[in-house]
Amino acid sequence: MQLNPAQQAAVEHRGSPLLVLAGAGTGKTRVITHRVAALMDEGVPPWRILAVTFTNKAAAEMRARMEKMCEGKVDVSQLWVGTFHSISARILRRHGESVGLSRNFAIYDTDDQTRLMKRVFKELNRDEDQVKPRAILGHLDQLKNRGLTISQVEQLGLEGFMTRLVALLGRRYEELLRAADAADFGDLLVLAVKLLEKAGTEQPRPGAQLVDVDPVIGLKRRFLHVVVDEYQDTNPVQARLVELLSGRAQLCVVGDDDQAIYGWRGADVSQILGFPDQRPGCELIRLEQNYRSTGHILRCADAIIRRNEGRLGKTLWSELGDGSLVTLRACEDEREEARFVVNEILDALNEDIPAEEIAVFYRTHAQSRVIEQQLTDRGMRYAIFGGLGFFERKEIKDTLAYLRLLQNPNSDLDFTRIVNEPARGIGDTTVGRLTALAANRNVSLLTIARAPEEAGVSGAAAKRLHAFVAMIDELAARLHAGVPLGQLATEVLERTGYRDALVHEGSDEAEARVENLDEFVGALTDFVQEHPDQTLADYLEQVSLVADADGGGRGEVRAVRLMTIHSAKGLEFEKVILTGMEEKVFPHSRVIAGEDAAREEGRRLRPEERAQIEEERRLAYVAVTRAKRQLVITWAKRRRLYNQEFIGTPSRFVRDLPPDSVRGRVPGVVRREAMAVPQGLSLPSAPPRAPAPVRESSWNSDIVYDEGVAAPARRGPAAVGGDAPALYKGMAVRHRQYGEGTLVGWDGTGSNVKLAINFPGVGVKTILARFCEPL
DNA sequence: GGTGAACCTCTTTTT
DNA sequence: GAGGTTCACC
Repeated sequence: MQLNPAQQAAVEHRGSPLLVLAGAGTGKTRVITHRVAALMDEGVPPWRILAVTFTNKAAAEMRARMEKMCEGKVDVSQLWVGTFHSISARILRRHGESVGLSRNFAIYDTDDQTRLMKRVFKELNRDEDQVKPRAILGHLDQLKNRGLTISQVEQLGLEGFMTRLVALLGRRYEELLRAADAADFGDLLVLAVKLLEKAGTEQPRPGAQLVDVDPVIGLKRRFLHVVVDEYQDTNPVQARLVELLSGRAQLCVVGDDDQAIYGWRGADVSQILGFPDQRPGCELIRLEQNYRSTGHILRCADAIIRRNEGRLGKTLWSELGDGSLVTLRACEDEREEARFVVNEILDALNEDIPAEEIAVFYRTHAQSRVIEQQLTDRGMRYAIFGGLGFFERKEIKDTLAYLRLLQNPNSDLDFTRIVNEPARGIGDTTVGRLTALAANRNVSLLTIARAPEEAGVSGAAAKRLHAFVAMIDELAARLHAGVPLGQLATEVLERTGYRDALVHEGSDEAEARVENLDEFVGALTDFVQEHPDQTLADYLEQVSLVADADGGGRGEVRAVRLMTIHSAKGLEFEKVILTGMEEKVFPHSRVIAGEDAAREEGRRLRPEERAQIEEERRLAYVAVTRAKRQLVITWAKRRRLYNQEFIGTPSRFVRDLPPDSVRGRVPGVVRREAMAVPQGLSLPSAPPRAPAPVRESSWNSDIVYDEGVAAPARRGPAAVGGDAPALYKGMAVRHRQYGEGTLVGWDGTGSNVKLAINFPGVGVKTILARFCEPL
């Protein structure tokens, strides 16, 4: 296929910065690969080209495509292709000494971070009930995303409980990280930036030779071309990193403001919006011809995204024709939804759509369970993207912790993780004593464990510790003797008794874990074979940066894909089934809460609240534009989620769909949001009925549906007449004695429903529903 | 002092 | 439904 004129221009532009605004499905990846290939054709050495992607998956795909394109002509392995994090890690591995990291530093994932922060809480005597360790880490990460250090925040003099707490705990957390020779995800970016910024600031000594020049300076001058994908999702540090690495380079960024979905992670859309203005001579090229989706799908996408304000604006068009209508389906509950999803999958398979071209999307991981269950029941294979990956399983993390500890004796976190795993009689009290002395002397736990008596550990516990240390030393000696990694892992699992402990447990679960361990050893062996020159540190890095386990080729290739919409970014499928399209599921309740609060307080939305809702809308846009030929959208009138029953109203995004492009009636105006209903409240499976007239004095008058879509909550407490009360917080209610009040909650079932009502001047009263009437 | 069983809470999205 | 925490028992 030929490139279209806009794509061609983006491939060929040289000389000044370039922004490619690429709508969904407009051939963005093609442009990037062609551009890089063209550069190499022109004689730019591959090692002087840097391509940054957002996910490892995208990086791998790009590399693969490039290899295919340049077969034999150029050594593609010389290209720098990777995510921001992997590129930073690579730089720090080589030059990280000056920012306090050795060659073998560890990368801590979210789980490691939490464990470390919990330790800080304990050490500084902080109560986890007031502020959660994760919350502190969240704030800390936001700082890092913006490129701020704790000292800078303190200098800003931002007073406030949270700021002070973050500073206090964060500082100690960082100290412990450095002491353990480790970096978290945020550090990778921040430290790489710090390293690059520092380089070249010191005046060269008189008479310095070329060999004395800081190699990091070379890195800043190295690249002649830098291409950044998904630029709309970069945060300020990432943008800074790009800046620093393209000192000499021509910079080309590619992205789509309508697909910015990582604001919550510190990404800043204004960076792509403002890109041309900040760079003189910057060229802007729009890609608007969509090659992916058929007309009805595109129209649905446009109907959703056009309601956002503050976008650069693009109109996608396609030559693929209208295609089939988008299916919209109202389901009774999440189980029926799951059954429907499976039937849709079967239909697609019968139409000879390959399984891996069928995807099921949901807003949150929690929604996947019901669908997985249904797929399993019907004997269908599926592959989950994201979520708890292979490398996040306990047994794998434990094994990795052993390996990391062998590699890096300072890694206290790994020490505490496995010192009593499997149980070997070294409990909390003992570890507590070690930790106290270790903190006091500022040495590692393993060091203290060598002489536990000094920490006040005696008798049996001390003996066990000696044995443990001896075992670790032995294994570490094996590592340094150059035993192949697969072999080393096997020895670790044998020698530590980890494997035996699982085997003896005998449960199905334990058996599965043993299988996972075998698989892990196998993967490690494969890795060594494929990359004979790489070390354990290299392997560990790869593992910690690859979030999902799809790269392992572990069988599930020909399977239906299940994933959150976030992980669907950048992918495309013949058939997409978008589930859970209800208010409070999608858009997520956390976001709607802002709207509710604003309504209650009678004020307009704050900018950040509005921004969150617009981000959800962009997420919906991303979901819809993943579909090539078939799109199915489902919502459930009832849903059990988080062990709670919800009544569902169709998502606003569903209501925005153009009726002419949809099979199945698009729900009409819904003026009240979905709400949680206490378990046990009987909910209807009544056939669709004509909607109740608006503002009729009946409990559900606030929900109006078009004919053809069943209204939820038709039946309810018998006492209130034929029609059911659709209860919602904030609802106006009258009581004979207390007068008018607002509903704040309810409890009970049937005719025993009790309402909690707030009466002005009286306070909250609990009253049986039948003594109240809706207003 | 350590271990296991019963109870409790908390649920967005990812490198 | 999973993870953590508390408690009672070895």
